[in-house]
Parts: sequence; C-alpha cells; structure tokens
Amino acid sequence: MTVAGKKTPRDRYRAQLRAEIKERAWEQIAAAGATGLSLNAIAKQMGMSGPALYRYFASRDDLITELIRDAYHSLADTIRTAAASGADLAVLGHALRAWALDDPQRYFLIYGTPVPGYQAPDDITAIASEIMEAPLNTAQPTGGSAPGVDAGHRDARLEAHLAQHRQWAADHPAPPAALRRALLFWTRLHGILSLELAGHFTGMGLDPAELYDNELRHLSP
Amino acid sequence: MTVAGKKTPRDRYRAQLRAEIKERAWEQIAAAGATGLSLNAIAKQMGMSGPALYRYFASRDDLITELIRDAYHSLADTIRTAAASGADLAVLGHALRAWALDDPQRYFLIYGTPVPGYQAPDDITAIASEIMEAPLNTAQPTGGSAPGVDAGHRDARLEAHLAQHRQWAADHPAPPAALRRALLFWTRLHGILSLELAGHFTGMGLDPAELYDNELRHLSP
DNA sequence: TGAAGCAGTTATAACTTCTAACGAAAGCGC
DNA sequence: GCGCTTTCGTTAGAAGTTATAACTGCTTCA
Repeated sequence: MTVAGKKTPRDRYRAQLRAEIKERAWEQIAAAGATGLSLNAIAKQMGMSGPALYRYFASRDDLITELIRDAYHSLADTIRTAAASGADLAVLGHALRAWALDDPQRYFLIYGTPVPGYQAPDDITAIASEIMEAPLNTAQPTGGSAPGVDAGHRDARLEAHLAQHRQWAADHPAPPAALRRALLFWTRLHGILSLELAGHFTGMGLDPAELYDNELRHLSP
Repeated sequence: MTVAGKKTPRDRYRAQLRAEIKERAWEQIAAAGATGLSLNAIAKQMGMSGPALYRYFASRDDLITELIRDAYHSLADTIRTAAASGADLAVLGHALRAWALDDPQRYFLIYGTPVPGYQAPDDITAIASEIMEAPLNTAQPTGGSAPGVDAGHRDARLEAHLAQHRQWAADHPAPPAALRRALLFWTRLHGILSLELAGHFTGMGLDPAELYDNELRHLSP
C-alpha cells in the first residue's frame, strides 16, 4: 500500500501525471485567473478526455485547494531561505516582492478575493502562521524602534494589545515593538503588493518599487 | 429617444427591472462571490426565464462591470461625504473601513483579485483617480509631517519621486509630504482591510480595528 | 497463470452562458 | 380609434462546464 515514498512504477506514473496536471493548471491560472481554470481544457491539452482527470483529483475545488497549498509552501520556502541568508527585514521584503511578481495569480491565490464559504484546511493555516514567524524572528534583534518619544506613545495602545494576544505569533517571546513591526511588515507590504499586482498603479506613472522600498526603510531602521 | 431622464413609463419599468436584477446580483455576490453569480438563478428568482435578462444586460460580464461601476460610485460618494464633513484623515479612514465592512465582496469587486485580461473602462478609472483626491486634500493642511529629521531623510527619495510624477494626483499642488501621506493612507489601510476582509486575521485572536487605528494615528499626526 | 485493481474511455445528467426565432403586448403616428 | 413598429418574454438549441456511471483494457501482484 505504499506506506511512505512513491515506490512502485505505478505510483511514480501517478505522481508524474498529477504534477503535469498541476503544471497545466498553473498555466491556465496565470493566463485567466483561478476562475478560468477548466479541467476539460487541461485534459484536452494533455491528450486525454475529460473525466480521466477525476482519477487524480476528486474535484475542481480539490485541485485548486492543492494549488493553494503549493502556493503557501512556495511562499514559506522563499521566506524561510531569505530569512536564513540575511537576517534583515529588507531582504525579506524584497524576497517577498520578487516571489509575488514572479506569478501574480499565485499571490492572489493566497491573498486575493476569498470565496465566502471557503474554510482553509488546518495544514494550510499552519503554514500561514509559520510564514509569520520569519518576520518575527527578523524584526526582533533591532530591539525598540522608537524614532521619537512621540511614536512610542502612539504605539503604546496597540503594543499592549499585541502583547496580551500573542497566540497569533505562537506565543513568540518577542518584545511588543517587534510584534508590531512584524505585523506591519505583513500588512503594509501586502497593501502595496496587492495594489501593484492588481494593476492599480498602472496609469499613475509612479514606481511601486519606490513606494515599497520606502515602506521597507521605515520598517527596518 | 429619451434624451436624458427616464420619462416614458416603459423606460421607468426598464430602469426598475435593471435595478432589481442588480439587487439580486448583489445578494448572490455577497453570498458566493462574483464567481458564483448566475444569470439563470437571478432570472429564476425573479420568476422569469433565463434569456430574458439579456434584454437588460448584454452579457454576464456586462452586468459585473456595471456592478463594479456602482461599487466605485458608492465608495466615491462615501469618501466624498466623509471628506466634506470632517477634514481629517482619521474620519476618512473610518468611513472607508465602515464601507468595506458593510459589504466585503463589494470591496473585493474593486480591490480584489483582477482578471488577467480585464481592462477597466475609462469612466471607472476616472472615478478611481477621483477617490484619491479626497485623502490628498485632507492630507495637505497639516503640512510637513517630520516627526524627526530621521524620518524626513528616509522619505526624501520617495517624495522627490512623487513630486516629479504627480500625474497620478491630477497634478495636485500638494507638498511632497502630503502626496506621500495620501498614498500611504491608501496602501496601508488597504493592506489591513484586505487581509481582514479575507479572514486572514481570524484565528489570530487580535483585533484588526486596533491595528487599523494605529495606522491612522501614524498617518494623521 | 489467474485474480484483482487501476487507468482511460464513452454516455449521460445537470448545470452554465448566450443566440435565434417566435408570439404577445405595449406605445406611437396618423 | 387603427395600424405599424418597437420591445418584452418566451421556447429551442448550440456550445461549454463539472461530475457520475458503466464499461474496456492494461498492469500488477500473488
């Protein structure tokens, strides 16, 4: 029953075909978005007929969920290796942006419009929270931000809130200022990235990278 | 030929039916997202059969485009009235958040996952740039931010870039610091709002409003 | 070699958007 | 008021989708 690794040639063939299906699915998603993903078109493209794909994926939603899982893994890997090399929020941010620009629809599969009823499986939410850990570990070393007493006063309320509810960070023992910075790393960069990838900056004539770098400069002092 | 206002009873009936179709469409979108919008289901719900709707909307995409247009108008109105009452970035921000929370899918119709090929009509992009004007006018009065020389130095590069490319702001004569603040108002709040509406904060146990207000405090000093 | 499982096929159901052709009703000009 | 024209809503149907059921062959395994 093939306990762990793919051993039998049949399993290898099966894994290879699953991979090819996902490959074609990514192409379609990149071209027309997740909405435009058609199992029939994939099957036809692979030279086999419609329902054959249901041997490999239980449903269209099942395939998409798998792609979302892969997207999360890809992002987590990218962030993890970036965090391993240089422990700086800036390199982390640039790695994130490069990953997003590499395949915008893959980014939107994670951070795009949600389906109202959809609830992500537990393993996916686990990866999601693991992704948050990298900026947390990276934001910590620099210690207190405090570019002025003014800012500290402004952030006191939020930092108290974050210090009391740190389950989102898996009870990470970082100082409140680091918690806040890791969170802002996430929300601010996502704000710019999301708008850029959706094309809301096109026609404005300004460079999103400039805006992005400015936010990064504010995050890592 | 009904030059301007709806005059003839036929035109009134037509306008009313169009409005009812859009009403049902909004309900469906709120329930299942834009992807789950079905013209057939709307027709059945209204007691008439399928193709009848094509008398009122040329296609499904045409209806969605109309809904996007309405969403933009609704947002523009909300921002405009908020800017008219209290000239403060904070009230502008709270109005934006209330509008978004009122109908998340309406927000995502504007700022959600884009369809790769889709190009918004000119009148929509016009409204989009008009929306930017409110935070620009509001961010201006306070003048230079400069909570410290440090921050000013950090922002010099971006502000120079913004000052040189101000066509996105319709050549608005605001000082560079105000340009930057209006832009950050947009990207930072969108970052939090988008993640909140997509449910990325659920399970984290922290209050998005706290984070949102913290960003607002930093934007309007 | 025989038995069992798996891959891929066609057929079919139940959907969807959208076009075409038709009947009926309403409005408009005379 | 009468007739013509426009518009509305209908049914029929084409082409597409997801998904299931049943059947054929091939592979694998004991």
